[in-house]
Amino acid sequence: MAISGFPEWLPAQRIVEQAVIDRARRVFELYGFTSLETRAVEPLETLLAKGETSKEVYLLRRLQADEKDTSDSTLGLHFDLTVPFARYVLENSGKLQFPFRRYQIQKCWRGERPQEGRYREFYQADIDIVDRDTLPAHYEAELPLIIADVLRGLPLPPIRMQINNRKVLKGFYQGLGIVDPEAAIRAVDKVDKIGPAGVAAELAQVGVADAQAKLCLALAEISTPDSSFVDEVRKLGVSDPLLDEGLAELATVIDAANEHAPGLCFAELKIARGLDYYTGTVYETIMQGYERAGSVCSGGRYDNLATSGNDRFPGVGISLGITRLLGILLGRDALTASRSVPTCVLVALADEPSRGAANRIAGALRARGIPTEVSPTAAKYGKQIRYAERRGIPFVWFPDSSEVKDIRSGEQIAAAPDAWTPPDGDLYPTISGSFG
RNA sequence: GUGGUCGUAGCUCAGCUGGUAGAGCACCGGGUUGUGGUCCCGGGUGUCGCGGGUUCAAGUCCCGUCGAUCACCCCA
Repeated sequence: MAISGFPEWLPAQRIVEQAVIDRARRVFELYGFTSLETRAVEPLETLLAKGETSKEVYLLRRLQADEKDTSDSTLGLHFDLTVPFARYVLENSGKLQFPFRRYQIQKCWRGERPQEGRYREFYQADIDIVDRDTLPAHYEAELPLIIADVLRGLPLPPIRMQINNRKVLKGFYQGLGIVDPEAAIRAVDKVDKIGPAGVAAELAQVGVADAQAKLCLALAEISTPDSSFVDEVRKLGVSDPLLDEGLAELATVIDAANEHAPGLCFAELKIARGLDYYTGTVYETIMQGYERAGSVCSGGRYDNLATSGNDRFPGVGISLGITRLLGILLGRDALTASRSVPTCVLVALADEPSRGAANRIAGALRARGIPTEVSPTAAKYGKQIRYAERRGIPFVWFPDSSEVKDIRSGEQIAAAPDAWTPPDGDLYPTISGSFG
């Protein structure tokens, strides 16, 4: 019985998931990020500390706990990896070296209503860089490139990273004299869904005058592949120190991104991000052709998340929504694995007494890193081949004749267990994508 | 969490105004004491999501519930 929002994949789908996780891990480490795992639970107050009151946090409670026992009710499952990480940094700040680069690939939980690409239990692959006191801006340009590297190695639709800076929005709104910039940001963020007229209506509700709303929408419409957005913003005639700061930061990020990965990043001044701990750069990533499914990778800069007394650890992070990505693509058969098992070779069995010999062959292959299993029964060879075919196992080994057959092509050749090697692409399952 | 749509075999679906379930593909067995995919023959493999109600009778109507999905909310 399925439980809403808690997805369970089939074997072939899990192979795709693992391939994505492996790719993320490999690339993260290639960029020098160290792996970390934090506990699944945090004190509720930690989870809610940064104004995350709207988060549907799952609480942890013992079955035997009586009504009055509130000792465990203060624990909740984490809804992202950034908040636990910030806590971890504070707790271990004396033992960590800064700037600290870590990646974390773990499940997160949110008690929201599930939909395609939205789950209650899901994987996030998160990278963050934190430093003590101050954090250089170049990290904000580095992160999108790392994510792009991860995604480039996977058979995915073309991606588009949309970048903005909260200071641009906040400064612009301040400069306009808008009373509640946060509410205005939330309204403008919906422009793709409800259109300019809808946003104007929402802005009116939070006390934004028509003339101001017009400018807000004009700002939201700005979208450039380079730093030319700066001039476009200036033309709107709003001035504010925070706005200037934001524009400069965003231009730096976009220029750096263009230098290393042209065509990937766009300055998209309408995006805002919901999580309110972001203070500067914010990222959002869409897959072209799947825009409706939302962002599969987002994050941003936070300056106040890890702070305690005089200790400040500003950071920037970005998080790949693995489960969302898979939910979208697996659900449409746009991502498939070449086989549903890791097995590369099935050793056929002529009769039960020769199982020992078959096991030795399998052992010799495994010793050289070739995933191998021995046929479950000494059924007719046709059936044993079919066993392999159903699972996508590419090779069947016949001990009698000491031959190995590629059952896709039908080619069968003499082979020795301590010498034969499959082609590189066949050793492990591979994943491939198909999308319009 | 609020509201809408949907839920029949492994998959895609049919089943009219209620009369105890069907097709294609897939799958299984045989033709072929032994190397599959073609072909031929044979097989329906099902708690019609689940629970209750109305009725002589429910896949079909009503209520609830679970699940999927969409919108809101929020977001990976």
